[in-house]
Amino acid sequence: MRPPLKKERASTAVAGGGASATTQQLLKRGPWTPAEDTILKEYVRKHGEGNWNVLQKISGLQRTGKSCRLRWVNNFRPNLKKESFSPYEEVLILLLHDELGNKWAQIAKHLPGRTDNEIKNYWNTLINRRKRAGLPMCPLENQQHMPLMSHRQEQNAPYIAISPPALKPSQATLSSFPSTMPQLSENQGVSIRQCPNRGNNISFQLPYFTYPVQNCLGYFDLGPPPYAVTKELPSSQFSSNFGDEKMPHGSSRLLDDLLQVIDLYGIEVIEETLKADVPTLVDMILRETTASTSLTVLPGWYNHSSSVGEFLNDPLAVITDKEIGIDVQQLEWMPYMAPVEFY
DNA sequence: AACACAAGCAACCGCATTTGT
DNA sequence: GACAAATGCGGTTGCTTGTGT
Repeated sequence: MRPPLKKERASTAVAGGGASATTQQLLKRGPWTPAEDTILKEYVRKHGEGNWNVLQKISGLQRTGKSCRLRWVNNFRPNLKKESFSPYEEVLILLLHDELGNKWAQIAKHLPGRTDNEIKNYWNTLINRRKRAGLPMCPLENQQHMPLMSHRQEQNAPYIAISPPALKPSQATLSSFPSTMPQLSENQGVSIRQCPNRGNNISFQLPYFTYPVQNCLGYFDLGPPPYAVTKELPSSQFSSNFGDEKMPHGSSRLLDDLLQVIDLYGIEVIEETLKADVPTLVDMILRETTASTSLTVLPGWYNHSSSVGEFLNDPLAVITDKEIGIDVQQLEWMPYMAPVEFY
């Protein structure tokens, strides 16, 4: 049996959010009924989103326009994800919050299918959990905090290192399209180590993925991974404004941010906050972003394989996208393509 | 089984911003 | 430009559900 409502949630309400106070009516509050949902969905199907106050007038639905909009946005908007947050999304929320603060709507733009409300709820739950555990209120708080972007400008960017050397891409051979989905290799984990000749920057030894890759010649096999690569994260070279909707929060940027917060707060703080060790976090990011991204090998890769090979065999070499013969979008994926094992 | 508490979540409120007249 | 209405956002509330005793 439902407990009595403490508040008069099912009583009168003034049409809020700028609606006329003179049009005070009997409007329903509280949980929506299936019948109300049907009316709402039917309205949107016929008239599209927006004009929420009109909905109330023409359908007779006794809800404020604001309430209708909220119900639609949080429950019926197309492509909404219903499942709980993935570990990847949890990491993303933490990093985005560190960058943006309580800008839930902006954070939600980086998580397709998620609403600002559920992200906010998730965050508040996280905070409450920490409060109960006697930990700092904000996961990345209690440290000398500065925004990541300004922090980034004051330091050398972290580097990703992939090792050891192996075959050159020129040894690639054509093969048929594999039926398997990308998978993380079993025989090489992720580890953290100091990057040689890079001061105090942290670097990761990345796992590699098996993934079908296609170029203009068809699907092909680059041979066993990985190559020796020590290079700057592409996101450091081509970082975008975080709030720019047009730029997705790619794995390179995400890894970059993870490195930054580790650098700022220490590995222990990050691992405690996310209840996962850093190698696992990197694993999550790579799995998620690699699996959700169409990796296509660019003609430039194949045609410039000799220069790529020279670069890959020289861990101290600094190479630009121009030298390597690929465009920026391709370079964005280079570190993750390099250790890929192709069928 | 009954109760208490915690956790998750949906929905509301107030304010800010945008849009229309 | 001024005003009102509509929309969007973030903080908060309180209901529902799950779990432990």
